[in-house]
Amino acid sequence: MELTKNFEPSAVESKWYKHWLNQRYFNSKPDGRPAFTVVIPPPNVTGVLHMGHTLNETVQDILVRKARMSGFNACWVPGSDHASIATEAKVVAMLKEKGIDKNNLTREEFLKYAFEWKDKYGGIIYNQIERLGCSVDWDRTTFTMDDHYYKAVIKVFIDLYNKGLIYRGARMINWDSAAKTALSDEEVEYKDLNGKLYYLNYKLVDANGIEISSPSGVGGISIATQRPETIMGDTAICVNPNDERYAHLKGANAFVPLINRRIPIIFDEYVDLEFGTGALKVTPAHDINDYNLGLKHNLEVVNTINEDGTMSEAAQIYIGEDRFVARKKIIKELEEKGFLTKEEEYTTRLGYSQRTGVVVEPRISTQWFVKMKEMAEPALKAVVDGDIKIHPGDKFLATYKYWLENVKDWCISRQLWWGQQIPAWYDADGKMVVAETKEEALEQFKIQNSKFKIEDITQDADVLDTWFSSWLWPTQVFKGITDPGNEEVKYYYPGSVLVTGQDIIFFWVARMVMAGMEYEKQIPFKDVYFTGMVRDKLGRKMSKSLGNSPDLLDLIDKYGADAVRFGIMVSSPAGNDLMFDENSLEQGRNFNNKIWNALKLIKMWEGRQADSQDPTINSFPLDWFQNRLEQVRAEVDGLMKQFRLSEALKTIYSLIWDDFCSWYLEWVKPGFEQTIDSKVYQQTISYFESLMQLLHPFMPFVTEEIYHLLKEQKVDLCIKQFAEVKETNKAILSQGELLKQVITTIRDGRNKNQIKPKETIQLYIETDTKESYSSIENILCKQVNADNLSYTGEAILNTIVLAVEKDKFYLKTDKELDTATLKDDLLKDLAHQKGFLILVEKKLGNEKFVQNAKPEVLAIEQKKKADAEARIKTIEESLSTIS
RNA sequence: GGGAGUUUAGCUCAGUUGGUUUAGAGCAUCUGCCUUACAAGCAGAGGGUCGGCGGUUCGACCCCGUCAACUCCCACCA
Repeated sequence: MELTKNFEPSAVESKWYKHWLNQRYFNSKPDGRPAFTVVIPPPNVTGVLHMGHTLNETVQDILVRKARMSGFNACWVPGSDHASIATEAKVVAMLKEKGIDKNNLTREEFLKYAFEWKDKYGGIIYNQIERLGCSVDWDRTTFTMDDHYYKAVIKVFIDLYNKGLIYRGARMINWDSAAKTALSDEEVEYKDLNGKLYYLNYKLVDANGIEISSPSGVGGISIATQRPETIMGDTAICVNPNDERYAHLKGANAFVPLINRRIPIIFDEYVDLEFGTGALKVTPAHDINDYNLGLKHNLEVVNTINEDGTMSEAAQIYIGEDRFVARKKIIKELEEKGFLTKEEEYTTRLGYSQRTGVVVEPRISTQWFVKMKEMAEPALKAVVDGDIKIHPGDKFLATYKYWLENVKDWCISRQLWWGQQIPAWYDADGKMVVAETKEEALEQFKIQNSKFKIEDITQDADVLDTWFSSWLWPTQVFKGITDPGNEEVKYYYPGSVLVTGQDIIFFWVARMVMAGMEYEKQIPFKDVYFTGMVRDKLGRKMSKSLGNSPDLLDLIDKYGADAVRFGIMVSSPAGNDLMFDENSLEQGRNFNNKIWNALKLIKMWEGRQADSQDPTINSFPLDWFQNRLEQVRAEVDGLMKQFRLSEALKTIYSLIWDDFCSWYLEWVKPGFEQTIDSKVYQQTISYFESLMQLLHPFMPFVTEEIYHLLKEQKVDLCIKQFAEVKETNKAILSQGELLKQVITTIRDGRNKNQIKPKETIQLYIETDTKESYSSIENILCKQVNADNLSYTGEAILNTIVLAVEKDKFYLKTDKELDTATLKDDLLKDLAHQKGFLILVEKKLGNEKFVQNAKPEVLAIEQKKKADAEARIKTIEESLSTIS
C-alpha cells in the first residue's frame, strides 16, 4: 500500500468517528464495571463553540477516553443550555432584522421562533463537538428545556417553595433595561470608567420654613452626585449626625432643584464625612444603599425611570426620554438655572449586563428569590472537608468558601419568555398559589372559594433564571429529579469529574453542589478541574469585536482535529490562562507527520525481514526501549491522576519524537536495502502500538489510523485496555542515557571540527569499564559514522579528544584538525570542572555539613568530588596530547 | 477597601517535604546538513547572577520578612 507523503487528517477523522459511533463505543449502560461519569458543561445555544469550549471539551475527552481504556464504564453526557437571556436577546435581534417586533407576537409564536433558533445553533454546536472527536454518548443528549428537564425544574421550584426556601418579594434588583428583565448579582459585570461628579445646590428652609444658608454662605446645601437625572427621585438629604457643619439642620427641609419638591433632612452615620460635601441625596428608587437608608428612615420611593430606561411620569420632566439623554439635558438646565456649582472628574465603577451589555439600573420590583443560607452550608462543608477536590491545588478553595459564607439570596425570576415559566398562579385579585398545572392551581383556589373558575387564573408571566435549571444538570441528565432513585442515577451519580471554567464557580459549580446535596444527599462530582481562560497570544480576551477568536471548524480543516487538540493542550498548563497561538497547532500538525513518517519507515521493512544468526545482535535497543516505555507510562499515569494533562502530553510527545524516532528507530534501522531481524521488526510494531495507545486519549484519530495500518487488529484502539505498568530495569535505562550522551558528544566533536556527515572516522575508547560498551558498540559506530571501534589504554596522538564522565574518546580522521578550537573547548570544560570541584570541596570541608547532612546526601557529594577529580584528570591528559 | 495568586532563558511554562553535578522543557534563535521515513525534517550549539533587598540554615529557585510589578476575585462612598 502506498502511503501519502504527509498525514491527511480529514478523511481519517470522519471515517473513524463514524466507525466508533457504529460500534457504539461511546454509549454506556450500567454494568459491573465502575462508572466514570462526566457531564458536559452545556454550551449556550446562542452561537458556536469558541476556543474556551474547545479546551474544555478536549480536557474532558482525554479524561473520558483514558478512563474507557482503563477498565471504567465511561459515560460522557452531551447537551446544551437554553441560556434564557442571552438566547432571547439573540432571537429578538434576529426577529427585528426580519422586521418582526417581539411585542407583536404571542408567547407561543415567540417560543416557536426560539426553538427553531435552538435547533439550528444546537446542531452547529453538536457538530463541532463531533468534529473535535469527543467521545460523548449521543443517545443521552440533553437540553435544559427538554420536557423531562422542564418538569424537573418546575418540580424543584415547587418543592423549594413548599419548604419555604423560595419566596416572592419586592427588592432592589439589577435591571437590564434592554432585555427588560431582572439580573442576578452574578450577571453584572463592573467596569472602571471616567465619570463626573456634579455638585448641586439644594435650597434649604428651617423648621419654621425660613430660608437658611449654608456655612459657605452660598445659600442652601451642596450635594455631589454622578447621576443628576435621578434627583427627581430624591426623597431626603442625609448627613452624618456627628458632622458639626450640618448640626443646625435638625428639622430643616430642602428643595429638589428643577421640580422644587420639599424633602426632609435626615441624619445617619452611614454618610462619610470626608466624601464629597458630606451630604448625600437619598434616592431610594435608584440606588441600593439609598434604598436601605429609605427603609430605615421610612422614606417615600419615587421611581423616575421606566423599565425600558426612559424617564417616567413620576420624574415630572423629560418624560419618555432615555436616561442618558435626559442626564445631559438636566445638567444643562441645572447649569442654566444656577444649581450646578462645580464639576469634578471622577473614576467610578459601573455595572453592565453580562448578557446585553447595557448599564444596569438598580430598580425596585417584585421578584422571586431562593434563600441561600441553609443550602450553602452543606455545599461549603463538602468542599472544606475534601469530599470534592478542586484542581489545580487549592487556588479556588478560598474563593468558593468566601462566596458561600457570604452568600446572598438568589434572584431567580426573569422577565422573559424563553425558559421555564414560573408555576405560580394568580386570581383576579392577585392572590397566589404555586402548583404544577393550572388544574392543580384551580383545586387550591377552590379550597377557599368553591365557585372559582379556571378562566380566572393567570400564570406568572416570568421564567426562571437559566442557572436555576443548570444547577440540576448532574442529576437530571439521569432523570434524578423526575424519577428519583432510578437505576441510572444510582449507577452514574455522583459524577467523577467536572471540567469547567473558573468564571462560573458561583453561577454553576457552587449551585450544583447545593442542588446535589439537597436532592441526592450526595456531592455531584468528586473532582472539579478548572481550566483557565483562553486568550490570544498578546494576552487579550478572545472576543468578536477584537476579531481574535478563530473559528474552530476552520482550524480543524486547516490543521486536523488531532493537531487542534494537541495545540490547545500543549500550551495549557493546569489552571493557568492559555495564550492561544496557531503556532502550537502547527506543532501538532508536525507531530502528526512525524508519527506518520515513522509508520512509513516501518512499512518499508514489511517485506524485508530475516531471522538473524546472532541472537544477541540488536538486543540492546529492544531492552532499552521496553524499559523506557514502561518508565514513561508510569510517569504519565502519575501526571494524569494529578490532572497535569499538559505535562503528560509533553512527556508522551518527547517519548515518541525523541526516544522512539530519533534514538530507537535510528538504532534498529537497517542499512539501505538490508533486511531487518524479524524479532526486532515484531517488537518495533508492538512498541509503536503501545505508543499509539498511550497517545490515543490526546490524539484519537491519527493514533487509531496508524494502529490499524501497523497490522491487522482484533480490537480498536479506542477501547483497547491498558496493560499493567511493569517494573523497569534501572541499569539498562542508564546505559541508554550513557549511549545517548556519548553519541551526542562525538557528534558535537565532529561538528566543531567540520567533519562532514559522510566522512567516516575511527573511534578509540579509553575506559575502565569496557563491559558497559560491549553491547552498544555497533550502535555507537553507526550513529557517529565510525568505520571501526577499538579500545586503547593510552592517548592516541593527532586525534580529536573528547571526554564523557571518566571515559575518553579519540576520533581519528584524515582531515587536518583545528587543535586551537579543540583546546579551547577542553580548557573551558576544565575551568568549569575545577570551579565545581572547589564548591564540592568547600562543602565537604565544612564540618557542620558533614555532621548534619543525611548520609545519602554526603555520599552524593563524595561521588561528585570523585567524579569531578577523575574528569579533571581526563581533561588534563587530553590537553597534553594536543599541545 | 478586603482577599487570593503570579514573578525562573527572547516567549510560554516545569522545577513534587531545602542537598541527583554552579537550574530543565517546548517554541523562537544560531551553525552544519536536500543522509532513501520525515526540510512541516536531521545533527549540533548558544542563551538564565531563578523580580529587588534582608533573614533562617552547614546549605535556599524552594522556608520567613519586606519592597516592587502584574493578574484575578469580592465589596461598591453619593
